[in-house]
Amino acid sequence: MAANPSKTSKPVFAPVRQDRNFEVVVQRVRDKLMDGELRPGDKLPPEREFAKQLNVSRNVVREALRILENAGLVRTRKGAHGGAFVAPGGTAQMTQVMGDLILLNAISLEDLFEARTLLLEMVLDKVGQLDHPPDLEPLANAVEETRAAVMAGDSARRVAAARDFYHQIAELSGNSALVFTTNAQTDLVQTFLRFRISDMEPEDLINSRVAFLEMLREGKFEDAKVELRQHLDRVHKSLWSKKS
Amino acid sequence: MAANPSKTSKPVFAPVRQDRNFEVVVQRVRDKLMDGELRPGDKLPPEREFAKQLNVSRNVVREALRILENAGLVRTRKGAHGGAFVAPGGTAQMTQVMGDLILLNAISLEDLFEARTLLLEMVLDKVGQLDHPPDLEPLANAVEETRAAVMAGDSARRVAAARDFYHQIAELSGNSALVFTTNAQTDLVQTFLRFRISDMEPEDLINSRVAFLEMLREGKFEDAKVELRQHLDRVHKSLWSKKS
DNA sequence: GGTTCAAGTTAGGTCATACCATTAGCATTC
DNA sequence: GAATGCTAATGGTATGACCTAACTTGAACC
Repeated sequence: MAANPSKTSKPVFAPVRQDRNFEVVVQRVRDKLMDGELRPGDKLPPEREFAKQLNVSRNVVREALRILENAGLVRTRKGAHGGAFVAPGGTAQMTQVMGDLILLNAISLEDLFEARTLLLEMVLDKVGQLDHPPDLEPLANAVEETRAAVMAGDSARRVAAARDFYHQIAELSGNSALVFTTNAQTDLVQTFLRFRISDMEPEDLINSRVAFLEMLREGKFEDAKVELRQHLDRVHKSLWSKKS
Repeated sequence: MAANPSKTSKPVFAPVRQDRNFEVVVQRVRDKLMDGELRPGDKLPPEREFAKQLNVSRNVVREALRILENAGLVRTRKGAHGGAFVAPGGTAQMTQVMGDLILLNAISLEDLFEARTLLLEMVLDKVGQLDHPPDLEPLANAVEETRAAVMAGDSARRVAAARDFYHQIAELSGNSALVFTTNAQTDLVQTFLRFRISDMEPEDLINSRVAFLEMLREGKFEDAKVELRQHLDRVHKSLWSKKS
């Protein structure tokens, strides 16, 4: 294996280097993020200068930037005042990761749908246990937006409103981890449903939304859960007939 | 918006190109995955040949591979018969994404801990509603492993056993989406707790595990939930004293 | 004949350099 | 003074060379 005169001796010297250079660069940036030395909005050095500082080639810096960019940690802009900037966190990455797991058949669509329903129901449970009544204003706005989108016959707007609707439900939990997770799930479901949107009668949709909201207003969280589950089951089922 | 030679004409020509080349390459691979033309285990062409096929430079191919690799879709090996292979899905990416969201202060540790507790409780709720009793064998094995690790004084082994314990709880749900999510959460919590592992008396740990398991065996899911929550609260709290 | 070792081959990893493309700001021009 | 064009900064792409790790092969040796 290595310099190894005696038969059974193990390598005395650790490998000089095992990580690839761009991985080291990525880790350096992550470290600065963890130390708080880099914060969202901050700018990394230009690629050429960064390469000089780190004593690596520009290629290495760029491959590291691709990783950081794909991880959602930085975003890059071209041109004069361009560069790589530390990004605020978003849902995109989690959506992509879960989507990739579906691509790789590590997660089935059924499980995704079920998990989403369960999480949203869980949020309602949690909201029902709060001592103070939740602020339903954003949710009401989302319902109004849905109604407006339906009236306007604008399906893209309707999808966006639906996304906001479920987002606002998650927000009721006050837990950002749950918000990110459910948002990612909603994005994925909408992606898979994009091809057969208007399977549901617009009237049924609005009725469901309004009824759900009213139940929340009256504190009938169990009823709301049932209404939500029935609606989600219908939505999810609409994909089933088409699939396979 | 089309051919419009009048005075106020808007751009008649669509942009030649907007996506960066490596993004196109990434999308090509993703497409082949979605079509099922590429499956886990398959090998992509060597970088040089791939570049020729796509008529781009090797740099572009490499940056695309970095993205795919970071996304967990491929893994690369050096040497003869090396290359980029389509990877099976794993937990690592989701863990990284959630960790990055914490790095960026988009998610607080408190929310992560709470979400984890809620998800695990939800799993128990779901298990309690099954018509057939769950298979508790893997869970029992994890508890045994924890006991063995504690007896051996091997804290690394103990951490691994704890990970498996929570993993097996999630498995009881039979939902892979929940399994991936909770696994990622567990990995993160363990990362943040790594520095202060033995805050809990080993005996208390074992007792909690055994009691929990016994409650499940007897079908007392509500009691099990309480036991689990109390345990998790203790664990999470142990990080609190140190933090900030 | 089988073991060992060394050269060859493959393919990823790195470097260096040149040039293209885009953006912002400044200068020029009418 | 507003449209136009130049310039510098900075990311994006293309080449080509060389290094390094891992597998293959075959020859030398026991």
